[in-house]
Amino acid sequence: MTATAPRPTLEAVAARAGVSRATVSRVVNGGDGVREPLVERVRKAVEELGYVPNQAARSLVTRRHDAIAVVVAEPETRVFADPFFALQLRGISKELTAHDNQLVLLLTEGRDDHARVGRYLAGGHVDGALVFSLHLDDPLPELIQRAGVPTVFGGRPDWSGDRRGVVYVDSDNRGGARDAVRHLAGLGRTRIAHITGALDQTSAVDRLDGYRDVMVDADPRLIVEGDFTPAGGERAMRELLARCPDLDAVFAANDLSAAGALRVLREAGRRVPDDVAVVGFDDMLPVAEQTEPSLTTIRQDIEEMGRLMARLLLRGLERDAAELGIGAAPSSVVLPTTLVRRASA
Amino acid sequence: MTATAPRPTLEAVAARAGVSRATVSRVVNGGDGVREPLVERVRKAVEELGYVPNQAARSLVTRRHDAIAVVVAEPETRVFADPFFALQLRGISKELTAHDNQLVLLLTEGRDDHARVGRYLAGGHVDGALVFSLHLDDPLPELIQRAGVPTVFGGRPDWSGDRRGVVYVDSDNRGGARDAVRHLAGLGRTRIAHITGALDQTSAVDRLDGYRDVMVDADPRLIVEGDFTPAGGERAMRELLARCPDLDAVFAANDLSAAGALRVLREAGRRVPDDVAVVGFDDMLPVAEQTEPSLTTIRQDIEEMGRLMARLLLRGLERDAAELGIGAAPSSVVLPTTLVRRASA
DNA sequence: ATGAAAGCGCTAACAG
DNA sequence: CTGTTAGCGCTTTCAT
Repeated sequence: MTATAPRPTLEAVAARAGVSRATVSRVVNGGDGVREPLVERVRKAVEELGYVPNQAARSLVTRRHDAIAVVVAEPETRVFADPFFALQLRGISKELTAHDNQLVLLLTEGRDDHARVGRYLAGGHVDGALVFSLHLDDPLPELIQRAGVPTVFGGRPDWSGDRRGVVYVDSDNRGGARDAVRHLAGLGRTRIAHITGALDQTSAVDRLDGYRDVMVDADPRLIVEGDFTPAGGERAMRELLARCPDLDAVFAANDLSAAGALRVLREAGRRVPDDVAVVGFDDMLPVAEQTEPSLTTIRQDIEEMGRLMARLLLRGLERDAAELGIGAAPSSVVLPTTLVRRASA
Repeated sequence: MTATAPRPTLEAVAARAGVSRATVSRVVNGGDGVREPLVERVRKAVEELGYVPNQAARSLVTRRHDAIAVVVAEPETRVFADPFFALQLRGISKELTAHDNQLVLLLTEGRDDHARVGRYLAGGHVDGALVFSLHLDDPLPELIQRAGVPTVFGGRPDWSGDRRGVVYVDSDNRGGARDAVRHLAGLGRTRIAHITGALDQTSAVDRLDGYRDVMVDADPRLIVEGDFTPAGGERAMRELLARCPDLDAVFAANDLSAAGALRVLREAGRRVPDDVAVVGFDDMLPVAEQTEPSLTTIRQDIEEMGRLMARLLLRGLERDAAELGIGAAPSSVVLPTTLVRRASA
């Protein structure tokens, strides 16, 4: 907790190097159009004084902040139950760092915070935003749209409003789900059940759609709603066992609910994978590797999703700056998933 | 990805309200010393124009940013394996939000990033920093000390340098470890083993010390080094079983390694808790509740740690601002832990 | 290629 | 109590 010392200004550097402020500014910003000897002198002065530009002063004139906001809505939900969030952030951080941008984190706890976030975004404190809106009825996307901040969404947002220009990055939830179910089918299973995720999130809906793509005329009783939690998985599994004692496979919407299902199956005396094969989704290591038996699941590259979101946003900002119509506005990306085979299926 | 519109300035609000910029500024910043009718007029103008202060301009003169940096060193390690990080952040975020401060997240990937972080911190972009330095030999604390930014550390930093004024928030790792071991002893166990964490982190060292506090003259073979991972836990457990087949309890430095140990015990045909009782540390829900049997462990209030760090820092900043000697500089805090009893011990 | 000068939007003395 | 004024540190025309 030490106090902070006064820092040297451009003026000071200029004086020391015997040039004008303008010249120092040029050098600091890349040094184009300044003759080598001067560049050298200025660099030296900067070094000696330990000069660091004052970002506030710079932003005031450039109207750029080299900062982007990461908005995470309602963390209580999924975000804090798994490393998802952290990995995503890591990817984002890496990309932003590579482009000298700062990451301003905005966590919201329920509706009360939306106004705050809206105000902040509208306040022009950041150049853009990366938004994770988990729930279908989330008003945040609208809010942000109105704030007029360039934005990339994490996960396909469910949006009743104008979709033009909405950019998002998502995993191929539907395709991944199809792969999971096909894998099960390939194992010779025919009574394949599905434990859904919380259906107010697009990822859960998409995974359910993927399941249906393969199980076109599945017994509707084979589908039970879960909520992405282990407890939900247990509940759903019990329900399934009661409804369809003859099931021979389960595709759970995520690893956490698969873990719950596994526990119930064991209690019920069903052997996995012999009697019932189980596939999860996410490949959340601490869970998938720890279950008994270890979990076959669908992996998504979370970190890459984060990186991509940042890349897309930054690219969009450059384009904005250049005011070019060419190079087209960035468009949404859906990342592939892969099946990771372990012991459960 | 929409473009951002030009925003109204203080000037514009002043014009609309028919007052001077200074008056508007006063109103915007609390409105002390401005007569009610004027306050009202200005508020209305602000509302109508949708005015939001330009933070850059404000910072330029006040030299405050109302932003603090959260520095997380080397995320690959522990941070991304569990919800620790996310919870900590949530606590920090809540506290900062309550005081209208922004959270700037700085993630570092190895040494190369240290210079960048040092530069940023020294650059006076934030009013203070919250730093998580996990490893004993981390040069980051030194760097930050030099940058002269008010800082609070998460977890006791191992610091060879000047300790004066170093403020940190930590869990009572040592006390928690003692509780864990005493609990085991209370169960009548006498051959209590310890799987340590990565001993380049103070938390691991402190937990080991706690174990030793109780097992004053323990068989040294009962202590095996782990690394906080499930794989490390497995390895350590195998080693322990080979060395001391007669052990009747294990205290693992965290839940993840306890999970690994549990698996090895099961493979070895040892019943838990009948043959061997097991206690973990952290109470990391997705793990502790999922193990077979569920894990008895030491809980730390992670979110509260985060909140407290932020509170301490902000308090220190206020004090700095007030330049008061009274109210003493904030000092470190060690939070209590609690034993959570489940099935494993 | 370099320098001089004019602000960016805001706060903080200082007058009145 | 309210308005006037002088910058905060930087970038950016515009001259030279």
